[in-house]
Amino acid sequence: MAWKEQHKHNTRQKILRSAAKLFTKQGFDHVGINDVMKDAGLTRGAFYAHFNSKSELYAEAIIAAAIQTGDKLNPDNPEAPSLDQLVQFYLSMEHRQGEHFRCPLAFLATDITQRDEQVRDAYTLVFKGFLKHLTAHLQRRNGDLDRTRSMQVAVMMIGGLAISRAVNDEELAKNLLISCHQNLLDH
Amino acid sequence: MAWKEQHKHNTRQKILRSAAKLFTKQGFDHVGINDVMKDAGLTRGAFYAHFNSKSELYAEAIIAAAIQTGDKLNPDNPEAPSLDQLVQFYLSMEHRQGEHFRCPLAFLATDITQRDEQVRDAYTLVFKGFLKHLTAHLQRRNGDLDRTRSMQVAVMMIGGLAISRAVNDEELAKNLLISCHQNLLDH
DNA sequence: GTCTATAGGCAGATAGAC
DNA sequence: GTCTATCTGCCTATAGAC
Repeated sequence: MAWKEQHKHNTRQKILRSAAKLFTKQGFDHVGINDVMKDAGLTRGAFYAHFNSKSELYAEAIIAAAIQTGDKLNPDNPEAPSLDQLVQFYLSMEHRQGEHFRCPLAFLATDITQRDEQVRDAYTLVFKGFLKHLTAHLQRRNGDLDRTRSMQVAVMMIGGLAISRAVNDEELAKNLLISCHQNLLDH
Repeated sequence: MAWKEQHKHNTRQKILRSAAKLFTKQGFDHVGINDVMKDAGLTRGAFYAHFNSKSELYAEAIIAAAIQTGDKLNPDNPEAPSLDQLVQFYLSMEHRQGEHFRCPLAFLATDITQRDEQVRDAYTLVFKGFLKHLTAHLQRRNGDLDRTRSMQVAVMMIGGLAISRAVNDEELAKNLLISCHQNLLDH
């Protein structure tokens, strides 16, 4: 019966991939369970064989979205880009558009504040991982300074992208991303 | 018939105040027209005598929320606090809690990306006003440098507050706000 | 585990009385 | 302008056949 469990696991992963994609694109309230299941090639009824609620799915999807791209941040990964390369992509108009990649920390920042404990826990976990990776990239001063600096860098990246996505003015959005990038280069 | 128009104007303003309060607190999707009208002391049916749609109300409410506190940012206002005082409150745990004051730029940042043109236009307008006020507060270098710096300051304030609100860890939230504040003091 | 069907509720917008 | 009543559509979650 091992193949059956494998099949269930695969289906579950497929649902999570669809959920991560749709939630980061449209936010929690504009995505129905129907949408997620349809994207995964299934129907509504099958959903509750894998998850207990839409909220539980959201919490797991945030982690899944982070994992899909977490390796890019991990400095232990030999293929990981440098911090400069990472920032360059993170604060790009391509990332703002969000066609191929959407960091859940920036795309869902204020969406999270309206959700229940388990969802906020998942977001917090991902953010702490982000900070840890940034600190490892810095590691040049003492621990406290690195921690403070990594928080400032995180805010400049996540906040800069989030606000550039909110404004309805391409030129302003571009200048915002450039200004944030410049701030990080200056240090 | 002037008093009638006055009455309609007053009612409209009351609806806008309630909308600004509820939308910044709970976001667009979790606030019904019923909730807004009840808070304003009216019933659903009366809503469409004042606004054409919920979305139109949202756009105007964002402006209203900004105006309610915009004077604090205006350097021409003799009662306006200094930039340091402004930052100190903006990046405070009290603002994060949002009991008395909620800056729509931070509280609704990613909420906006899911809305229609008129809502995003309103947000963009408010953000540009914020930048303008910050630039006036700085005005010490040449124009381009001030503009770049004001964008960085705006991202550090708005982004820092938004992320501190998203994380489910009071200690981390506090450290985030302090780190952002520190960054602004260092310049 | 996955399907179809449906329960049960909520929300935006409209109609018509006053 | 404001009210009550209602149309219409959408959603999460569950029940039961296969």
